[in-house]
Amino acid sequence: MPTIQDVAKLAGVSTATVSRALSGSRPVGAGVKRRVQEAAEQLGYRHNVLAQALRTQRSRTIGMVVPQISNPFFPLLVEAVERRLQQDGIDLLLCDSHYDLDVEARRLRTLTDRHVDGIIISPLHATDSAPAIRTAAELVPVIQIDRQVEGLAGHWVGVDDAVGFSQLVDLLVARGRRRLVFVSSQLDNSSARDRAQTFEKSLARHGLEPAAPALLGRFDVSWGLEAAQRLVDDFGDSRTSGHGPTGGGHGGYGVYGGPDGVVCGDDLIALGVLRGMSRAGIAVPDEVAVTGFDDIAFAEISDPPLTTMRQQWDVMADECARLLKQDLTGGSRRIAVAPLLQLRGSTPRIAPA
Amino acid sequence: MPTIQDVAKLAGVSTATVSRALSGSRPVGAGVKRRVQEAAEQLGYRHNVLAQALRTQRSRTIGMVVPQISNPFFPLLVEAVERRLQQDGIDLLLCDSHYDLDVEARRLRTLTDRHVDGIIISPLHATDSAPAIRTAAELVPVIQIDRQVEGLAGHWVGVDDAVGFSQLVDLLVARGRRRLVFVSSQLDNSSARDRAQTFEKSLARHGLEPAAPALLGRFDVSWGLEAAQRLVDDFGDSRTSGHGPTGGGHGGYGVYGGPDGVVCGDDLIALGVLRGMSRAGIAVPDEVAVTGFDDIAFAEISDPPLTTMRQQWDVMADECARLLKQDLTGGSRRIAVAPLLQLRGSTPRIAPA
DNA sequence: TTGAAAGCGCTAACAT
DNA sequence: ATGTTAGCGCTTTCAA
Repeated sequence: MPTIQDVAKLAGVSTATVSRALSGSRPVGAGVKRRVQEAAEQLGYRHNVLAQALRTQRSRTIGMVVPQISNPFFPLLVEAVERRLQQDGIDLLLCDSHYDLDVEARRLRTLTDRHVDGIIISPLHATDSAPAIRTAAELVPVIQIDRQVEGLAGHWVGVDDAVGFSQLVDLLVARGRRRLVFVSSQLDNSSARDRAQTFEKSLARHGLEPAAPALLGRFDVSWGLEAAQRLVDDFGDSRTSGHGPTGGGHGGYGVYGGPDGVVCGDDLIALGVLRGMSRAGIAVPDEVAVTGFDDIAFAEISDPPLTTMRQQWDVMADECARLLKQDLTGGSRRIAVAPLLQLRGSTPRIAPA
Repeated sequence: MPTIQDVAKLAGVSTATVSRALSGSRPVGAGVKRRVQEAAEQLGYRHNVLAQALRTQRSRTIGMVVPQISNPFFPLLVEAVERRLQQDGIDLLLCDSHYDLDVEARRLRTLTDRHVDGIIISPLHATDSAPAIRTAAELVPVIQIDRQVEGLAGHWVGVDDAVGFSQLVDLLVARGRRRLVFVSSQLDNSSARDRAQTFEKSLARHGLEPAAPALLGRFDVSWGLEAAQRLVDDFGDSRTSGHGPTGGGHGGYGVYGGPDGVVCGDDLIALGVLRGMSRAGIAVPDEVAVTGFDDIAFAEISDPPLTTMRQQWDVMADECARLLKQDLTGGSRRIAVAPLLQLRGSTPRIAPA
């Protein structure tokens, strides 16, 4: 591997000049510049990023920590961020915390050890993630994305849950639904908390109360399935007896007296609920409407397709990149991006007469 | 940030001794070792990975390039690899080539520029990805994963397509299906090519021919939807008229004379096909059986659930890690991991009488 | 077993 | 505008 020395020798200049000519950090004679470039070209010179990083204390790398990359929500985020950073010639060190606080803390350490220029993290816990993040934030700019920890004067970019969930509740109410229930993950992360709050507040605006206590489990499909089953069981629907793995048939419309609208904390849960209802033979949206959140790819092809809020990943990625380029000392930026309603078949089409 | 010098001073030894004591690269006096460790602890000393990398020419980082992280197949791979590398204290630089050859080549360059210790790549094109990979492979060990380029004496870890698809074909034939068709992506990548070949060979083993020419588009849901529509249209089914967005109802069983088994190149396509068939009112698996490949999370909750082949991500990740630790000079390792059949509702349950 | 010192490849003062 | 030189923080000969 040729070094800057080799280029300098071949071009007949000093290494400093080569550095300047190649990086453009200082003006350099036009002829010299060309000679240097030719020499570099000829030798197949490639910049040693490691040496540069050691010297400048900037690694042109940012670290990203997500709770679980195989949750289809996060790849959408990661993809948008990666694409955006690439535009600035910055690489992405991806870390998966596997929903484990220790792992999360360790990953933050390795990122700061590597002198990344910034960290984008979706903290897995609303309070317990705080210490590790605080420590990291003392060394390098940290942007929280999507989720955030409480009581930390940090920076955050995410979706506007308040806008999102009040729109969904308003929609269901406008379409005549009055018995709404909220199904989400445990309230151990900020997203779940914000969403649960907004749900209740929005209902209150309409003078309504939840039809049942919120069902809180995990952000995944199987929890949605289970929650649907519970709803059906709790409300003593006669059709629940036949919920075999092949689906419980469309026959025999008994009395379903449960909630007529299920607002889910994310699309994974909603897709599970949809499937659970279909297995129990309960018609969506006629008997029960279902809404999701995020608009992952599969929301479009469920049966019926899922009404949900689309997150604007690109906008969030832009905001993260912008923040990381700024001087972030002092204060804490909080950027909430409004999601967009995707009206599909899992909610009733028109208002009742 | 304290450096090794600070630790040396506090412990009253030389930097060399600190280095040895902390890394264990050479024996060090027991008492000295303890003193050094205490000093490091006390100062909150953290290793500067950049400096170490510059000196040792090893970065404890490996790069991974995938065609598109938002395709739910790849996160499963990335997650397994990331988890495995973490065990060895190695970090993952993730790159998304966005199905663009130029981007892929550029990403490979930045990875080699960063002196990663190895690269794991799923090449997006069966032939055109070769030059960039060859260049990278001259500088650093490269393992191809899942997909591979042709005519390159490189290393590869992936799924055993031959085993997988012949098992699927055998299954369908055993269940009485004779009119099979293959739906996949364009044959520009190795996976699609291998799978198409195996499909035809397996049919031939049973003395059969494809019921129709293979439908080749993209590895995504919308292509599956479109392919299903084409199959229905081409075979003049009377029910195709009513395929509105809300699903085409289960009424009116006309004559469906099309293929009775659709073997799909991956789960995304299969889920699209499933949905397309349901919209057209064609019963799965009674009228047409559908199989997928990969076993992504959503395969379990489609309606009906998808019969598919489960990939053993962890095994593949292990193999990659193992290969990267070996001396790979000379020869080319090719490791095919057999997938596991997941029998679900999209294929008929029992053999015909 | 330990220390002194060179140097990985680069950039940024500080000269000229 | 260009060159000289001193490191960034670490590891590793080489010598003791």
